[in-house]
Amino acid sequence: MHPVFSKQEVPFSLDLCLHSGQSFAWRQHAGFWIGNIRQTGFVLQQTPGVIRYLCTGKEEFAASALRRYFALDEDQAAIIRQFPKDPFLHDAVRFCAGLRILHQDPWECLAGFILSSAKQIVHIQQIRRVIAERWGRRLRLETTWRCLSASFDKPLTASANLVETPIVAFPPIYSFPSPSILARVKESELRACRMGFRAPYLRMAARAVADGRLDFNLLAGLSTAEARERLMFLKGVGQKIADCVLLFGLGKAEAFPLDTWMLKMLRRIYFARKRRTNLRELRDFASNHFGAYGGHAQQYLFHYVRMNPWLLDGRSGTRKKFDNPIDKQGMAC
DNA sequence: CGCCAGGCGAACA
DNA sequence: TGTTCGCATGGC
Repeated sequence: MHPVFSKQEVPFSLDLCLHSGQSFAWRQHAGFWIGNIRQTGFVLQQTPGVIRYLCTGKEEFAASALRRYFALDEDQAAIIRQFPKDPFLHDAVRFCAGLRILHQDPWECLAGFILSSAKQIVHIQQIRRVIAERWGRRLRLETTWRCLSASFDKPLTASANLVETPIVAFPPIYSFPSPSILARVKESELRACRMGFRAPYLRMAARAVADGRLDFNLLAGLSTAEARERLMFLKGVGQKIADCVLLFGLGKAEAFPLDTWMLKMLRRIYFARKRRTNLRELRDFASNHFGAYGGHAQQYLFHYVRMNPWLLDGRSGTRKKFDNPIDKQGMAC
């Protein structure tokens, strides 16, 4: 059985959301998360019951951007109830209580995951930051701290001056450049950002989006399979990257990105008896077993095994229990 | 130094 | 249809 959370009890964890490899736009600085959501820059900190933040621009706009980006108004408990009854997934959900699938900008998401192939997450973040600093827009923060309740069923009660204001200097924040801007950048200039063989892929993707050959609004209305097929027309975008864009950028909850971690996990935990398994078999299993919210399940599993890599050491998955280290900071929604 | 990193595409059997 | 290898770069 899965942990049963009532709608009000499902925790939310900023750290888990931003630390689980979904977005490469955020970094930690002096205990704060710094990054952007589209053209709005943010400094974020979670305290019990609320997210407090600095932002650029209008407070109402920023608050609703946060609620959307972090899926604060969605019923995560209902999603978890749709998961298959599976002991390993159960442990992952317990370990990652407070994790959510972010609603990212599709273009930023596509660009980020094109950069991700055969790279470690820290390095992807570094490359992304160089691109943003070079071709993005400087986003200047307002100086007033805002406060956002993460409760369900409450109106947007964002209010200023409710919390004492920390005096910290933050590094500058830049937006990620639009497709039309990156489409005009020369490949050699992209390579200068140390992205290597990914440079032509990123440039071609930018051109496709800028030209309207790839239209995210159109994709969002297609079935997952059709949208995936169109994304995979792009050079440098295979099924894994396409699934990341479908899941993190286009709200396709069934998309299940099969990366090296997930492949190893499926072989070691779910196919422990079989000596050989081919890719096709693993793909079919993942989409059938994890179901309509497979992408959410995948994100719990991904973070769980990445934080506990020894789980995948043995030939078969030995059942272990964990205490969720963030339980105490997690706030009820 | 060697090995690997939230892969992909081309070249093979 | 199903594997193997090169690709840039940095961290360990």
